[in-house]
Formats: sequence, C-alpha cells, structure tokens
Amino acid sequence: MDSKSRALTEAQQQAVQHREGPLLVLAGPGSGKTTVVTQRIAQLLLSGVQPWQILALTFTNKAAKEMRGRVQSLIDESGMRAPGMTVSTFHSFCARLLRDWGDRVIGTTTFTIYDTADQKSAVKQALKACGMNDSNWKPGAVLSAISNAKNKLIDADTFQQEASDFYSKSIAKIYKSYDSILRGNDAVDFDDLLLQTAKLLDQDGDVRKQLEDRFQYVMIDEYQDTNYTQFVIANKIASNHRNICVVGDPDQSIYAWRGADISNILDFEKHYGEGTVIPLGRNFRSTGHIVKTAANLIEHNTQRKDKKLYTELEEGHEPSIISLDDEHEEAESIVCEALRLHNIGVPYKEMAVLYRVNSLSRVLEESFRNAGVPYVVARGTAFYERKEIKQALSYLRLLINAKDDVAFLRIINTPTRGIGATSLNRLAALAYERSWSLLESITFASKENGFTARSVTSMKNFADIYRQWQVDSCSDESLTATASLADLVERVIRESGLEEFYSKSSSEEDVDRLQNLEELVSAATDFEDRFETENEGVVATPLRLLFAFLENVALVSDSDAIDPENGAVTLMTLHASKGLEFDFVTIAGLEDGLLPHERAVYDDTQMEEERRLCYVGITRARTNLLLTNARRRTQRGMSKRTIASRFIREMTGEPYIEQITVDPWDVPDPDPADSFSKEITVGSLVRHKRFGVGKVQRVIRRPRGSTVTIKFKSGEKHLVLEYAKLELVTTQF
DNA sequence: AACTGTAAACTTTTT
DNA sequence: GTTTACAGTT
Repeated sequence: MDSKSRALTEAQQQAVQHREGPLLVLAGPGSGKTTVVTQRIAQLLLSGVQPWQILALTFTNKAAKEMRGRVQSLIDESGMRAPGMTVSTFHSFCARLLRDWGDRVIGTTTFTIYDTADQKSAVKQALKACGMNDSNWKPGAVLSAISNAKNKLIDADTFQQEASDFYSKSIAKIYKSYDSILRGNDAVDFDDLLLQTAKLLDQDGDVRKQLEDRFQYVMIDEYQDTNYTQFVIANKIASNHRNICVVGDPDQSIYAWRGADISNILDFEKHYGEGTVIPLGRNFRSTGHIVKTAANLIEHNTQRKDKKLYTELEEGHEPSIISLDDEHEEAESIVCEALRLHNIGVPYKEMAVLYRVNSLSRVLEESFRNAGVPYVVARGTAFYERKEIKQALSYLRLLINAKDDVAFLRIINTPTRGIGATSLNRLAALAYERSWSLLESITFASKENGFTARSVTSMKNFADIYRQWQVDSCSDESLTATASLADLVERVIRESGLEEFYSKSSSEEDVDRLQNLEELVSAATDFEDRFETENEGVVATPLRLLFAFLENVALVSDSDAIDPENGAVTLMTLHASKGLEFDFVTIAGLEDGLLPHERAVYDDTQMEEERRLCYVGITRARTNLLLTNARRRTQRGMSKRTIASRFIREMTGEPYIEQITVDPWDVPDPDPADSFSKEITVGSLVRHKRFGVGKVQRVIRRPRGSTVTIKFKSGEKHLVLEYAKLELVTTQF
C-alpha cells in the first residue's frame, strides 16, 4: 500500500506523535486512519513503551489481524522483536478476560458462547418457564429487547426496576428467566461478553487495578460503532492514565440498530475534558469524482457535523449509473464490466460488488459462475450456521461444558436414537427437580421414574460415549503428546454417529453435509497451526485448544472470510465492506426499498443511517465506481416494478435520468479494434455457441472489451465481444 | 418414534 | 423462492 510510504500530512503527523492524554481522531474515509493508528503504536513501542502495555480494540478479527501485521512490519524495519501487545476485537478481548476471571461474575471460566440460534432456543425455554407462548412473544423481538438493554449496561434486575408498563414488565420477566437459563448452562451470549466484563471491572477493584496498571495505552478503532457498554469498559481501563486514543467517523456509523451509540464519539470532548481532537479530512484513496459523489450524498444528512472531505488526486472517471431491466441483466452487466476492467489490467481481487441484503448475492453468483469469473462471497458465518456443523460443534461443546443444555437438546436425538419428545419431557422434569443438567440427569433415568426400557438404554449409551471421550481427552497426559485437535474433532464426528448418519443416504444434500464435516476437521487443523505460531511456547492441551477453537468459531464474522491474496471478485453486504478498499466497486440494487431499505423509509434517523451505509459503499472505491439498479426485481417469488433510489439523485445533484448508451469509463490506451468488432454492428445477426442466433441491439465500443447487447430467443444478453466468440450471420444496415 | 408432505413465514444489516 | 413448523401417516 502506498499509504505506508507516503509522507504524513501535518494532521496525521500530529496524531501519530500524540502521546499522553485523550485523543480523538475524526477520520474521514480513506484519510489514512489505519496508517495513523499503526504508526502511533510503532512510535510508542520505539520510544520504550512495552508491547504488553498496549491494548488496541477493533471490530473484526480481520481488522485486528491487519493492524497487528502492519505494526509488526513497521517495527521490523527498526529491528525490534515481536511484540506481545493485545490487538483484538472487543468481544474476544472480553472473552479472554472472562476466561481468567469469569468465576467472579458468572461463576465459571469454562463457559460456552451462545450464538443467535442458541439464544433463540434459550428464549423459548424462558418463555415456557414464564408460562408465556412464543406466538405472542416473538423470540427474535424479545431477544433484541434484551440485547438492547445489555448494550446499555442494563442487567435483568435493573431492567425490572425500571419497567413500568405491561410490555416492559413482561420483557423483564423473560430477561430474568433467560439469564438464569444462561447461568444454569454455564453460557454467555454475545452481549454478555461485554456486559459481564463491564460488571467485572465495576465490582472488582482488584481486577480493574491489574488491567489499569497493565494497559497504559488504549486504542479503539471504529469508535462510532461502539455501544455504551463498550464505552464503559474502555473508560474503566483508561480511567487512571487517560491515555485513550479513539478513531472513527460519525458519517460511517452504520450499526445503530445493533446498539452502537453515536454519542460516544460526538460527546468525546464532554467525556474527556482535556481531550485533543484531530480531524483528517483529506482523502488519499479515491479519485475526485468518487469523493465528490460521496460528499454530495452525505450532505443530505441533517444530523451531522459538517466535515470537509476532499482529495488532491486526479478527477478520474465519473461514476457510472446504469439501469437494467431485471436483476439478471443487472448481474450480467456487472460481470461484463468486471471482465472489461480485468482485460485492461485490473486484477479481480481489486474488485468488489456490494449490496444491501444478502439475498442479492444469489443472482450475482450465478452470473459470475456462468461467465467463469472467479468470485468469493464474504460470508464467514454461513459455514457455521449449517445444520451438520452446528451438530458437530454441539457434541464438542457438550464435551467441555456438560451443563450446556441447548447443545444437549440439539444432539441427543441426532442421529436418531429413539429418544423422542416424551422421554425428553420426562428427563427435563427430572433435571429441573434435582437442579441437574440434562446430561447429568441421564444417569438417573430409570424404569422406576417412568422411562421406557428402550429410552433408558439409548440414553445410557449416549452418556457412555461422553464418559469415554472425557476420560480420553481430559486426562491431560494421554492426549498432549499424541492426539491433535483435529483428531479429537474427527473422532467425535465418527463416534457420535454423525458420519454414518449422513453417509447412509447418497442424496446430494447428505454428500454435501459429509463434505462439510470433513471441512470442519481441516478447519480444526488450520486453527491448531495458527494457534501454535501465535502462541509460541504455550503448552496447548487438546482441551485448551478445543476451548480456543470453539471461541474462535463463535466469534467469526463475515468479513473474516476475505482473503486479500485470492484472485477473486469479492461479493458482500455494505456492512461487511466497512474498512476495506478496492479499485473497482459496484453497488447493486440502488432502488427505493432496498437501499434505502423499506424498513427505514419512514424514519428519519434510520434513513440517515441508510445514507451513511451508501456513503460507506461509495468510499470503498479507489478509481472506478459502478452503480446499478433493476427496473423489475423478483423478490419472494414475485417480480415487481422498482423505483430508482433517491440516493442516486442526491449524489449526482441532478434529477435521475436513465442512461441508455454510455461509455462508462474512458480507456486510456487506445488499441486498434479487433476484427470482430469491425463487422458486428447494431442490427447484425450473429450466432452464439449456447444462445443460438440473435440480433445485435446495441454495441458499446471500447478499444478492448467492447460489450454488445444481443436479443436471443431466450432473451437479451450482455456479452463481451472477445469472450462471446460470435459468428456473424448477416450484416444489416 | 420416525418419516413425509404441505402450510406459513420469511429477509435488513452482525459481534 | 427457501426454510421451518406442524399435522398426519406408518
């Protein structure tokens, strides 16, 4: 990246040199924020600050990894040794603290982290315990109310005290019950990681002192997306020395819906009276037209501090705005453009297609696949949401936490063991009566307390498998030397019966599932390798590794799946694109109802967040920006007319006019056109290998990568001339 | 208890 | 168009 070699601006320099006291860097998109943060850390290290005194918090693992790498390379040049600084996401930092001190707040350090599906299951149980039904009380809605509370540092008791109306009183009741289920299962949810850490720091002066003393320099990236609980955590650690440096941009705040509190960044000066504020408005990433487009758009937000965004780079190409007939045409046009740019030397890895909702990826993938253009969908979490993976992980989870009833329920009868609803109800009653976990209760199930002989045998078998696994993996010596994490994972998949279960049928689906299970084993191998290189000298028992592995799995994010080295176009949501940059960016689906999303249209605050989301998307582009929409779009099986996004009007500053034939970008070095393009003109009849004979509707001539629109029997197609291998049938004039 | 087929709900974004 | 939930059947 050239940002590394370029001399720093005065403002950047000032931020890098800042040492003591609170610092807020208001960093516009592409203003060299990462450079500033990494150089500042390097600077601190070089001036004698010990690596372990540094705490840098980010939002994704990928951002953490990049930051660590860049700091390392900066100090490599100065011949310094590998630092032991803490660079991690908020959530994994908190998880690690709770692994050390969790027993002081949640009574355990061997907790399991529940994902959304686990949370839903726990809420359903809570509703049942409260005698409420889940059709009146949607688990999803209840969960978001609880999540909101936790993000504001409101625990169940406080929530109950503050509840005045029927609705919040009911939520309070469910919240309490939900939390007690989590505690009973030795489990925490995502928000608990933060909430319980904040509690720990508040209640335990001893722990607070240790952390305060250790982390002399605290840094937080993407500060506009922190919530109140995160603010409290950082604040407590930094309260003594006040060496807190936060970096962010209010215009890029896109997580308010998840509890992010923009007043953290807006009120920074209020929170830290003597704080320094350094704005970085100069953009080093994008060419003039792109910066201008972004600035035009964001100016339509009223709730903002006006901040100048400018660039001294060349004007560059104007963004292209194209309307297509439907989403298939849209996808094909995007692929065409990718092919064209690839032809003139833009590598695929420097291209991205962004969209508002994940469901848009399907059509795009199809077109990319058909055209043979390599692509990756940034969906790191998708793999771990698969049924078979969740099942395998539940087996592993139950191995390290026998109280994890949610995991137990997911696998007790998968593969089917003849343990149905009746037996489970009976078991649950027994567990409740004795305050045991479900796995513990199995041992005490018998004919006398109402179980059938068959279910008693199946359950005993199940318990025996676990006993064996525990003996084999918990007696430390036996496994440290010989078995690896991957061996353990493989063994659990085999002996649980999952492998056999999915190999019985040869349906395509089950073959897939089996492959995914194999992939999980290799994921374990990868993790083990990574763990060893990152934790040199730490003796890792398989059990310890398993903890770390499961934690890692629980905290993966979509953007973690992006490998900058792969030579493929990246497809992802606008949210996942935060913090990234590409030469060529497409934003697809610029339609009212999609971007801005229909659920935000009637609320000014939400509308402004949609606008910021679009702004984030635009500012990911360095040189080329393509904005597309479809006049008709099929959603939920029905094709509907669409309306162009109001954002298009806002960013161009002109009423939106559909462009029919536009040369989106000038190509710098003109080459003589190839022989095909000389003969093929509008009206020509041509033959295509797959689509048959068609009539040329439109030709966009470019020195390389001319595109043609051809009407075939099967419909209109956009093709790149060189790739299509068209055969001329007749030329009409 | 396990399997099969049909109805209904679903999609905003994610650590 | 896809996934989940539940009712009905064996």
